[in-house]
Amino acid sequence: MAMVAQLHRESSSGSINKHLDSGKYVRYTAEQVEALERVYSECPKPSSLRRQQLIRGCPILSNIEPKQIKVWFQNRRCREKQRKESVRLHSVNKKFSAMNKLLMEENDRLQKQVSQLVCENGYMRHQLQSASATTTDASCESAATTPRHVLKDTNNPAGLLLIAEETLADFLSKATGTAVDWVQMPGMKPGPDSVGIFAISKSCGGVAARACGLIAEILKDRSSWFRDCRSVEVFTMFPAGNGGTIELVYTQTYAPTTLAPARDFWTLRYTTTLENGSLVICERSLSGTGAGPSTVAAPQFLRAEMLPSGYLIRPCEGGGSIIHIVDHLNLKASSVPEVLRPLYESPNILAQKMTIA
DNA sequence: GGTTAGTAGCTTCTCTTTGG
DNA sequence: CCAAAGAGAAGCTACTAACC
Repeated sequence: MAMVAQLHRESSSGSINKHLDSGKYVRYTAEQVEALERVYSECPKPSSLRRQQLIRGCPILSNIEPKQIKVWFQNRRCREKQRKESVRLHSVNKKFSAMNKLLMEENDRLQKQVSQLVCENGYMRHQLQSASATTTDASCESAATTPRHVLKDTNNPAGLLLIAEETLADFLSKATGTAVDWVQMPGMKPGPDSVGIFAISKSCGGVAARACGLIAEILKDRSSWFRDCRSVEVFTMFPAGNGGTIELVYTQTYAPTTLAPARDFWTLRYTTTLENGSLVICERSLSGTGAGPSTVAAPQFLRAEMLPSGYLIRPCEGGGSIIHIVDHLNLKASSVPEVLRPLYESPNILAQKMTIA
């Protein structure tokens, strides 16, 4: 091996390799490689004739066997192919690395978001638990002195719970034990998603459970509950001349998290009652946010002001339930199912708002 | 169909370089 | 100094195309 290395050093210094036969392994000199590279750059696949011409025409290659020349070109093509593949893979690798970096960043961002939401959730649970305990104690000690409207603060989970409990108790006291078919409200579109649909469960045995579940669901999923809340105020109203009325309605939605007013719009609403008792409501939305009279700040939207009798709960196809909240819509008590008359006879009547839990 | 030359792909062997 | 890795020359096998 030492001898071969010495031979290589000799040939590297410029002398012609005269000892091909004395060692199996040889290294071609820089000059030889340069000559071969020149030919390769012009023709990577020289014919047998071209290779023979190369040996004859280039003295520094004359001591190399034709077979060796052939092998050199063969290996040279193989090396180039490997280098190109290596470059290609390197490029692909760079692209994937960049993509991976982006995905890692996105993952990191989402992880932080999850952590924040978990933290918020824990905080709200804690608030809810502590507020419930406070409410329970307070209701025993100071129910006579604390006004109900203070306890029923919708911004307070305890107040929300109180509203839900009252709603449930009131609803069950009126609905339990009565079996009626699902009834569609006159003048309203059918279907579980239609605002204003008025119905009550036929299978009363499960009403309590479903109602309890729904209220729990509302309390649990407070943000989505609030997201669907909106304040509706009749800004002005005048008679339409045929017994109906035209109202200018101001609607304001609320940001689920902050409960700050998020979006407002104006609507013209025409309402009339036909002779057969059907209620006709036509609405026309005015152009977007800020249209209509100079925008006025809506009064704070307090669901606590809605009386318990204003809630109606029913299960929804495919799971969940629908809750209807009472609004001011007076109908003749005789035109509604008997089970619901107590609700209708209340000054606070029927469904303008719903949410699905 | 058999022979020959050439090629691709893979492996082996040897030398050189590099890092501890 | 030495082991490991890299680079290059050569060997081997399978396959294809041209030729007789």
